[in-house]
Amino acid sequence: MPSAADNLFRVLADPTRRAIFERLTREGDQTVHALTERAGVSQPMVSKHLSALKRARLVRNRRKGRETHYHARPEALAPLVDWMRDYGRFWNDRFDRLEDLLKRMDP
Amino acid sequence: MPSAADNLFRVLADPTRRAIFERLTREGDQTVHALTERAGVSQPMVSKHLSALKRARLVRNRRKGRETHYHARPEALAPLVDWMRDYGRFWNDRFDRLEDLLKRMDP
DNA sequence: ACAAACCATAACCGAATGGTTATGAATTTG
DNA sequence: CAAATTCATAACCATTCGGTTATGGTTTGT
Repeated sequence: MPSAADNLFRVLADPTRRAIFERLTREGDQTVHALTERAGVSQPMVSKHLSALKRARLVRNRRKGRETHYHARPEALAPLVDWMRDYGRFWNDRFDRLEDLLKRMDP
Repeated sequence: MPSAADNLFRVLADPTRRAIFERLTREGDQTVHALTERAGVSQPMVSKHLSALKRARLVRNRRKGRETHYHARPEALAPLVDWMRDYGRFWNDRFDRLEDLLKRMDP
């Protein structure tokens, strides 16, 4: 029973792949071509990384003619946020206070 | 220039290794022997995983006679928390509201 | 129609990585 | 002292994984 966080940690572990996701998150929709220009790796490798991100639901694509546009789906990070809450709360007072506040204002 | 989150993502990507960290976080101090009993892998492998966690500052150890006690250092997760804030805020209203509240009450 | 652009897939390669067993060092215990 | 316990390290193996080049399928442009 692989936890939901498993795939996310694994997929985001690679710097190149994570950089692609970060860029899609910050800059929005991008074609494979545009991503390749600044990825530092070949176009096939960019496609592979995008496939991995797609399997983890971290990105989505729509084809537009001959080009494929990818965009980030940061909601897919939810399991990681949960994990951070579970294991971050053991030390971070800020986290604790946030959790309390959250419960009080959003029951 | 590898980001601070790089090592953490990489180290936590392996399920066995992450499980060890989770257990140390939830259950506190543990010897290698105790960890091995429920790790599902051999004792040398547990030691290796602990070494990796130690390099990432996620655990610390103190020797007590012939046994080595390890304990979690969840503060080392801080760079991951920051990363989640940077890329989680793009979707999670709860996160945004919490961040705002935090700033207002903790200037 | 033809050439060029965009992308995905296949085939392949070397390095990194998770796993094992074997061994040795240090400490307790009988 | 001898035997057993605890742990780390070494040597080794199989697999995974990030990377490449080569290729082919669509779609656009001339």
